[in-house]
Amino acid sequence: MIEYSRQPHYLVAVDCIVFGFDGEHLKILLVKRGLEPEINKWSLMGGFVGADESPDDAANRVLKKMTGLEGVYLEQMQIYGEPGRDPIERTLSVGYFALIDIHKYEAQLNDDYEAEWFLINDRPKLIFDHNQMVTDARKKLRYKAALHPILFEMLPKKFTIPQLHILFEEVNDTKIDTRNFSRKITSTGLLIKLAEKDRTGSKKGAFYFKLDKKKYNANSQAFLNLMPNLKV
Amino acid sequence: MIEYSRQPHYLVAVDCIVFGFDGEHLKILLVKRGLEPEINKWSLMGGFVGADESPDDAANRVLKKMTGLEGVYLEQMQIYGEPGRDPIERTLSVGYFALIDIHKYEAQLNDDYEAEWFLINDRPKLIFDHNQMVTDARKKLRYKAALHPILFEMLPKKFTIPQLHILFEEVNDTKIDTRNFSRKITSTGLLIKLAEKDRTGSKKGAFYFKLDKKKYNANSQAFLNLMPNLKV
DNA sequence: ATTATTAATTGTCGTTTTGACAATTAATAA
DNA sequence: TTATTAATTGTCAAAACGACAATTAATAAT
Repeated sequence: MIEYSRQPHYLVAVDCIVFGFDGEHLKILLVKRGLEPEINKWSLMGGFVGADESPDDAANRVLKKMTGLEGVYLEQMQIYGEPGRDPIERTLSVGYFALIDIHKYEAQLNDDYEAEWFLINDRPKLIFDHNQMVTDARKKLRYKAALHPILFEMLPKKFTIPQLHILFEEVNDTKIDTRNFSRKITSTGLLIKLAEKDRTGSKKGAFYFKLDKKKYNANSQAFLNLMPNLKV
Repeated sequence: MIEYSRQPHYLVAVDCIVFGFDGEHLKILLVKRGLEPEINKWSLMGGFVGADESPDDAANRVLKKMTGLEGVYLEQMQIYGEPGRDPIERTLSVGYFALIDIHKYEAQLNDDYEAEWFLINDRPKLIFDHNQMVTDARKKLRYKAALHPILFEMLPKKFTIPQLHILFEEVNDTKIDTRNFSRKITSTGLLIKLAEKDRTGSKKGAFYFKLDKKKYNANSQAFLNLMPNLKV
C-alpha cells in the first residue's frame, strides 16, 4: 500500500471568534474551557476536527453545539500553526469569525457550557494564542465590513438606521457623521423601509428597515466603500 | 501526563500557487509531482509541514527549495480540508499564493525539480483539488490587487507604466483605459520616475519607474481603488 | 393647549474623484 | 523631411464625497 511514510501527524482544531452586538457595544462570546490543560480558563469556542468532517463542518458543529444556532455567518480567517502554541501536543487551529444576532442566541442558550458575552474592549485573558486570534479577527471584521454589507448579520431582521450607525461606529472605533452615514447606507439599495417605527429610543421614533435579501445575495461580493476617510 | 486522548491526527501540508508575469501574460509555476500517488502528474508546489516549523515556514521552505528564491511575497489563502481530498491518507493543506518576478526565477532555477511556467488560461489538469486552489487563488489575487499595490511584486525593480498596465489587464481579464490608468497609478504617490527609458517596446520609449519603498511599506495596507468600475 | 426638548430625517454645497474621450509629444523608420 | 507608432498629457461633465445646517415628528413639561 502507498503511504506517506514517516511524516509527522498533528491534531487539527477550529476556534471561533463569535461577535455580537447588544445595541450599544461590540461583544464576543467566550466559554470556560472544559478540558486540561488550562481547564476553567476563558477561551474561544473550539474543538477538534473529526475524521469525517472538514474544518468548515467542524466550526459549524461547534457553534451549533455551544450556541444552538445554525446557519450563522461564518468566515475562515487564517490558520494558527506555530509548533509550540499548544503546550501538550502539536495542534494546528483554523480560526473562524462568526457574526450572530445576540438576541437570537440568548433564546437558545445551551447551558451545558459556561458561555458569557464580554465587551470586546474589556475581556479576560484567554488561553494559548487566543488573544492574538481575537485581535486578528477584529481587524479582519473591520476590513471586511468596510467593503461588504456583513454587519447586518449582527442585527435583528428589523433594524433602524441609528442602530446600524452605532454598530458601524463600534466596529470601526470612530465617530461617523449621522447624516452622511444614512445617505450612504440607503444609497446602496440594500435596505427596504418598513412602515413600522421603533419608539424605544427616542420620541420621534426611527423607521425600521429590513434587508433586501435578493439584492443582498446578489451584491454580497460587491465593493461598497462603507467607511468615510478609509485607512486600514 | 495530560494528553488529548483518542483524537484523530492528520498530515498537514502546504501548497503554493506561484504567479508570474512574462510581460504579456499571467502565468503559474507548476511541478511534476515526485511521489506516489499521481507521480509525474502536474501539481502545485507543496510539501508537508515539518515538526519544527509553522505552515508559513513550510511554504517559504518549499518555495526556496523549488525555486531558489527567498523573501517572496507570500500570502495565506485558505485551508483545504475535505476528508477525502487526498486518496491515500487524510491530509489538510494550507493554500498560499505567491507573487514572484519571473525573470528572477529563471536565473536561479533549481533543476532538481521539473518545473514549468504555464499560461493561467491554458494549464494542464492538476492533481487532487489543486485546480480549485488555482481558481481560488486567482480570485483572491484579483480582489487583493484591486485594493492594494501588490502587483509590483511580479515586476522587476525597474518597470514602465505600460508594463504595469498590461499586468493589470491580465489579472483582471479586462481592458483598462491607458490614460486613466496612468493617472491613477501615478496619483498613488508610490512611484518614483527614473531618468532612464525602456526603448525595447516602442520608438518613443517609456520611462522606467521604481517603487517608493518607504511609502509602499507604510501604505501597503491602505485601500486604493485601483480598478475602475469595480465589481467583484 | 402651548412650548420645550430630543433625536431622526432631509437638505445644501463646494471639493474631489471618476471615467469617457482627444490631442500632443518623442522617438524611429521610410 | 515625413510618416508612423506608442507614450504621455489634457479636457470635461457627472458622480461621489464629506463638512455642515435646517427641518420634522414625536413626547414631556408648563
